[in-house]
Amino acid sequence: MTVDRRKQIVEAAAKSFSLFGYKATTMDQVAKLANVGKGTIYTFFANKEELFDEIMGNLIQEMKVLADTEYDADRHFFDNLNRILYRLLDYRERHQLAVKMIHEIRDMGTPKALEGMRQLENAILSYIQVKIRAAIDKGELKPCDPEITAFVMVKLYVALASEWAFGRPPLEKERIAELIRLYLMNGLSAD
Amino acid sequence: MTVDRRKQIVEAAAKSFSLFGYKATTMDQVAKLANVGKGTIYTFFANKEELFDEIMGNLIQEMKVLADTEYDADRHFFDNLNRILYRLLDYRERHQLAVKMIHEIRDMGTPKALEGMRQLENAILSYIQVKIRAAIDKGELKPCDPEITAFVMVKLYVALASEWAFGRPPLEKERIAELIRLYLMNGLSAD
DNA sequence: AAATGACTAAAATCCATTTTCGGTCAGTCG
DNA sequence: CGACTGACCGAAAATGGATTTTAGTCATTT
Repeated sequence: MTVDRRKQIVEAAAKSFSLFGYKATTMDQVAKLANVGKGTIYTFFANKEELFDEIMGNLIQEMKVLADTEYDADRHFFDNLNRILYRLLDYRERHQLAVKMIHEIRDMGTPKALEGMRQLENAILSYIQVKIRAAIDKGELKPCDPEITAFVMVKLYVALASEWAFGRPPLEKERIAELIRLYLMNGLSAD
Repeated sequence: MTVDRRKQIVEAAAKSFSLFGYKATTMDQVAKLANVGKGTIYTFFANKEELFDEIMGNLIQEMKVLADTEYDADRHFFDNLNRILYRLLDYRERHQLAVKMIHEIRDMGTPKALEGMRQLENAILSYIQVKIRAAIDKGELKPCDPEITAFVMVKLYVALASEWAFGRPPLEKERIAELIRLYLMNGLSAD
């Protein structure tokens, strides 16, 4: 084969979803961008949804790799947590697709965009869960429910890194790490 | 005077805002409910917004009283925090007005409903801030930024009490208190 | 002087018409 | 023959103009 049509399609779709969101991406547009007849898309993907799922899956995969690269089994849990969470959020913020999905959910409530972000969130949560379990086994963390703990960590991180900065000066990377350590690792109790 | 027209209007408006939300409450309806000519409303309130602000202010006032009733200076900060936060969220959940506002924000994005909830949130935040400051002075809490800490506490509480329960079995009142103590008071570090 | 409700301008809603878009399939081309 | 295409279809959404609703006013009534 002279050109990989599937790859062309996936790349064009990724670009379009990132640039215009789920709803505003048309199959005609993807076909044109990919230099492919519209029918060809349907030989690889049953419908628009499956095409989107492929793109979303790739994103999640990339983020997993990114986290694995950052993770260092020799370092302490909270050290790894801070670096990985920040990298993930950083990535999410920089990554056009995730940003578009968030906007689309807020502005139009597109169900498929919502589902995509849920998938992404679940992937992040279950990734952290595994690391929490390992940290408990290593004796770095108190025994605690890994699912709830992962949930709390992500929520706390999103709250500090993103929600705090509505009308308030955003917190520095380092400040956030320090706060997470204060609140979750050491606790506020003064005795 | 035979009847207090202002009071009639405020009561009718409170009922209507709670029952139908901000947008779906019409001045004609309030007038009829209050057994008052529409013009009369405008002798007490410049416009619909001011009428709403009055209702919202009353709600916040009531919640402050409720919190003050629960607060006991002799008890430990986290004891008070748990009881007050839970009461506030409980109240918010039960209180028709707040519930309606939350729905209206989600379903239609009514700006005035959003503003109202922001006011309420700010009131809760600044209330907790005061208590945090007191607890730091009493030596019950480590020195920390009271504004950020109040913010984190509310976010964590909302996450556990409300956001967790999307598709998952909700956490018990007592479990939430226990988790807040684990995460924020004692910390997860196992040293 | 206090209260009212018919009135107005502006905003929201409705709805018929048009346009767009996901998905198909008969036909083309290599 | 079979990979590929784009004109075509019905369903769903966008458009816009007519109609209704509603916040706010003010001349009139009590």
